[in-house]
Amino acid sequence: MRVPQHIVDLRREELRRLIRRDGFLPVNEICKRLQVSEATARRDLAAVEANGHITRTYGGALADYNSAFASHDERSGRARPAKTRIAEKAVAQVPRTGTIFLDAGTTIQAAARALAHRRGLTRLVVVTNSLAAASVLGSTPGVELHVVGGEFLNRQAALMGPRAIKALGEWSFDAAFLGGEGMDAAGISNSHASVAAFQKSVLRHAQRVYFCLDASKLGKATPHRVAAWSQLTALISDTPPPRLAAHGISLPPAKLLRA
Amino acid sequence: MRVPQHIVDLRREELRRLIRRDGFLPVNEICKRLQVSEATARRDLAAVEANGHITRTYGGALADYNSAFASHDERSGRARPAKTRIAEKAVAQVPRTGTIFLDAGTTIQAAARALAHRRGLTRLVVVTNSLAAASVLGSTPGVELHVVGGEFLNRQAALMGPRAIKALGEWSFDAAFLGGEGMDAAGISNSHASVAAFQKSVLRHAQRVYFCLDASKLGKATPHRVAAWSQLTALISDTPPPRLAAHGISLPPAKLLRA
DNA sequence: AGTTATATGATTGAGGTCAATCATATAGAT
DNA sequence: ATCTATATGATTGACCTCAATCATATAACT
Repeated sequence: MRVPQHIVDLRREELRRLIRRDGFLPVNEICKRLQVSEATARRDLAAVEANGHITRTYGGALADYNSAFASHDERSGRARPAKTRIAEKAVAQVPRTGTIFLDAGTTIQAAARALAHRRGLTRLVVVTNSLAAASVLGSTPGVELHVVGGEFLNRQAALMGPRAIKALGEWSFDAAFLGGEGMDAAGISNSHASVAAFQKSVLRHAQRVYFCLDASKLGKATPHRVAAWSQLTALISDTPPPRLAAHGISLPPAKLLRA
Repeated sequence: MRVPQHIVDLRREELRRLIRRDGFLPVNEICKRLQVSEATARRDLAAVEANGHITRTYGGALADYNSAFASHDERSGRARPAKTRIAEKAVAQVPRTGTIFLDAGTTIQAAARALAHRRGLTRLVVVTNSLAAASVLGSTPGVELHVVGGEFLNRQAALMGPRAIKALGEWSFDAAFLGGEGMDAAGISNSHASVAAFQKSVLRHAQRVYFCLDASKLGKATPHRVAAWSQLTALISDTPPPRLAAHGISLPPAKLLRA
């Protein structure tokens, strides 16, 4: 018995939202909530997982944003994705002590996860506007965690806005680690105005600035400029210099940390 | 082959920490991380779950703090615990529009969960210092969510400290919903000085003040005073008036919302 | 109106998870 | 030194989850 495609899409969107809200849902609960059979629930889960945002577990599904647990690829022992390699490279730049800033975004969340696994931290102060990064680092020994307040933006799972920018004014960072949505000859950019405004503010308070972007962001010129290349201490990326050069990005070797 | 009891305890503490940090761990991953058999991992999970802080799922375990999913008792369809009833009573006091504050703590987290399920909210502004409450409410339609920044305190999973108190200064709340660790004839108290300081500050910015405490907090006089009974709009509790009276707490009917 | 595509629920067998049970080795108690 | 308690890993059978397959009904297409 076929159901209209737009009804299927709405149901799957509702599924994604339920998992996102509740953190974890078992399959039988999904059947109840969506009034579908187990077989349909499983197919819907497969479809939603393929689009990202949830992780399948045995018997249910987990909200990605609420979980630091490794993705399916990572669990399967496949080659670590670019984000994980970039994250590890970023964490290698983190001082054992001092004050750092962590941005929102999935690459920085991977960095938070890597940092949480690190041994030997001694009184590292971490400041973030990402709830996901905060969740991961909240119980890490040697880390004193601060969150800048602000308005919660759902899509980024981060705190932004004028209050967040104002809160930054109280800080000075030894190093800041940020993400972006695009990089081209002009520099780093983002698609959301208040994200870009916030990131620009972070740059003003940081001694060293690292941007972490994978190859998928290359050549994208999203509308809001965040940083020119001269403003970065280094770009941490999986993209080789020739490909960067093809997009007009020419960085001295010390300014590109290859992951 | 028996292992010293203190080694068992350390292993279980490590298990709790791993789950808390990663959000979700499957049993086979626990076996790898702790170097134990599946049978031991399952026994350890049972023990840690019994102490609270994690929720068993099929094939693994979930960090409670990262999950809004119902507890085992709730999933089992048993009588809803006091916390859930108190949470629902608290949510009934929430206006459809306006600005409210939500505290940290498990009862308020239950209220956040209940609020997330509510229909018909229209531009309710929610301000919180709890990462757990923020996670739950982040994608609720009709809710504009703000987090007050501050230093993250792990045990409470909340943001506290002078920066948090300062951030509160920018707000005025129609209603505030808070928890406590003790209630006696003198009022509401807490065991942690910075939590109490923060809560007192919240009271100064709120029109109506609701405290949500279950019977287990009755008679406990934890060291830091938060509020006298006169400062409350109402106490939301499962405790009947005679038991409150036995501890010197005498509230007019309008000041006690029984759950 | 007729044809094709596909979403659905039911069924099935394979595979995974689970707690109980047991033998063993060692911690803990005497 | 001896005895008791219990944590451990292996095993087992029950139970649960899973994807594939199929028949059906309807959406989508012509």
